[in-house]
Amino acid sequence: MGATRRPTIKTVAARAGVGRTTVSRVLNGSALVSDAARQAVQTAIAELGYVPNSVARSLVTSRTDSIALVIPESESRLGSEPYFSAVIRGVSNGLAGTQIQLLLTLVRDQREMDQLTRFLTARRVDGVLLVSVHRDDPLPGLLEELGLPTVLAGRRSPAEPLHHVHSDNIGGARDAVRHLIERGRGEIATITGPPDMDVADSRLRGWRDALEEAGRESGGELVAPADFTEEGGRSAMRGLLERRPRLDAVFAASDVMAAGALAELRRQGRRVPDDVAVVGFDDSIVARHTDPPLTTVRQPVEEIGRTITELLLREIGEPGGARRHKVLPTSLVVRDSA
Amino acid sequence: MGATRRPTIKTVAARAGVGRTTVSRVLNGSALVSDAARQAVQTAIAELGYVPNSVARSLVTSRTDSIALVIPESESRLGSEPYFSAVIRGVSNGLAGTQIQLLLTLVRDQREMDQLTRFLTARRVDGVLLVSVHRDDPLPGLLEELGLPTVLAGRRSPAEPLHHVHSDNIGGARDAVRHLIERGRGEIATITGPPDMDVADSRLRGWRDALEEAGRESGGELVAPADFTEEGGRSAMRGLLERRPRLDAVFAASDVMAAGALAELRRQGRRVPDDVAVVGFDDSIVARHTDPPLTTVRQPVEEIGRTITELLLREIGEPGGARRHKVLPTSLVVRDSA
DNA sequence: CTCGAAGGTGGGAGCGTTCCCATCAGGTTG
DNA sequence: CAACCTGATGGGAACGCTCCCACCTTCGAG
Repeated sequence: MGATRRPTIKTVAARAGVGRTTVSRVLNGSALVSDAARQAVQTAIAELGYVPNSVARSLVTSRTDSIALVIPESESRLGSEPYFSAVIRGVSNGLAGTQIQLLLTLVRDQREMDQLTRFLTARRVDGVLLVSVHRDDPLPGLLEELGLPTVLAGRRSPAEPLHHVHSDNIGGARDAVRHLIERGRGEIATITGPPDMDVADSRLRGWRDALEEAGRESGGELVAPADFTEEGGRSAMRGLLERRPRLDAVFAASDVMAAGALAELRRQGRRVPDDVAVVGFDDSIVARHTDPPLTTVRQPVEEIGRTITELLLREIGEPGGARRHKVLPTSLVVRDSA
Repeated sequence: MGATRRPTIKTVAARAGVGRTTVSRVLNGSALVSDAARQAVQTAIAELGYVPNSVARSLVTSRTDSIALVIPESESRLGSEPYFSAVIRGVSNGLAGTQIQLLLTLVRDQREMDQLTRFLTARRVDGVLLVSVHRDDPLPGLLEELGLPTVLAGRRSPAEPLHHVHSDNIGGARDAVRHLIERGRGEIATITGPPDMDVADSRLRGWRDALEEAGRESGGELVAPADFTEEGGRSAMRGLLERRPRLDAVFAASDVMAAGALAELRRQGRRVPDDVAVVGFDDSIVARHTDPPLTTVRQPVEEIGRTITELLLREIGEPGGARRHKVLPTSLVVRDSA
């Protein structure tokens, strides 16, 4: 009747004619095993097709060999935002060559947040990667309190105390706006992301820096807040055109918003780049397909994913190190919209 | 010294003045507990902030409360393909309300495949979702052998024996081509996906069906195989134009390939849709942003993700049921390219 | 009043590991 | 030659839970 149970360490020990401990030592690469014993054990493992039960191992070591990637985002973004896919790919790359598994946790509402809290409190993972953090996100604080190794992609504020990695948002935005200035644009507006995110702040800051260093206007009328969505970009553009009908350039803090802006400009009969130049941010796949193709700031999203993973693995390996912090360079990709 | 350990079921039992078993019963919602005992236990749990150790639970129940989503894909696709993000979102939706965790496994090479095999053999998950299966994928067979609950998004062939869900690829393609015929197009070519994938087959089949029912040519010269990438679409288009310079319509089996085709058409000075009409498949984000916006077949990718998850949960709940199989409807989204 | 069923309860065993010790052989030292 | 180290080994205990089974009530039926 009963299917033959999977072999355990005991089965292997019996077959190899050694004790459990010796098998365990071989499994974990301990040096205190004679060659003869090691051989016998390895043969037995191969013959039995033995695979260690990692749950049992976890119970005693209290390591799980898994990390969580937490994406606390309203549904609308993952999917429309290629950003997350790229991060995931990078994380997966960073994990290649380890035995560590990736848990993906999308947090959409308070219920899921509570569930995640319990999950993390129970230490079901060895570490956490946090993406797209908002200024008053409760999660980083919780993780700090739990003492669970954590690395952020992005930061809550410039004073972020946790390990984190982000791209040079200020520099990237500055380059974009300098480019517009060099091309002779006079009135350069910006469409920003949600004000409770540091990315949005930083890109706005870069816009402002570039304008100020050139002695240009960088007043509030030229700033239209949106929310990183296409529809947001569209209506921000509409607002800008109402307030400042003579503007001739826009820096949007994301490609998706830039795409929305392009749509609105077309609807109002403004030619891009002839009448209005547009620059985006991200160099996501949409940038290559807009009409006209979008000039944008490339950020190495996949590399961000890889880097946060590397930092996390290091922190898990030897906890309590100094705060690690990396800024990855951006680069301007010039296409036809500016 | 030592930080206070996390409370265990014993701690809770002691505090509530009951036995371990009673606490376990409350935790698992057993009916055989008096109200008084249940109260006491719940109070103790709340006061101690007790969270059950699911590793210990797994060890004894040999359930893991997690499933794996396996994406066996060369790097190039995830990220450029919004398809996977949408599936992930759907899966995550399907899991909402359960305690089940999602493990994401990207399989890029043989080493990662071996690792996954060991992982699955060790039954570290309760079930597996498999996406983007190829005709001679070894994984489905392995899973069948292991008796691990499995649901496929897509199928290896029309005779797929495992549970699976896919969209109506044949019908969708047929609708697309019918649309082109109705619009008066005469020579309708197609760019197909990799020939070892049933999706590609089915969409080709739909193209052929529609042409045949209209008594049109559906010969091999009008078929250009590609690989679901933009570059593939581009060079397939180039080949088609060489062989059949007078073609006036193309059905591409994915939006990304359609985007490549559009680029090549533009490069060669052909106007879309005036000279050549183009229809894609997927209705992914790129479709809205191509120049001109792409007429395409919408498939409910997120719903596919949700549905495979639901089927998997059902199979995990009561294994060994009849083969479950669902076909989800597609719909034509008419934009400007056709 | 006795008996059995049924509800409520708790202790022991076991899940498959790792880790701490105790043990033991075989040398080396004074 | 006794005392001691050093490398190799294995058994017991523990990790925190669930499940089996035995027990102890209580209550209704005969």
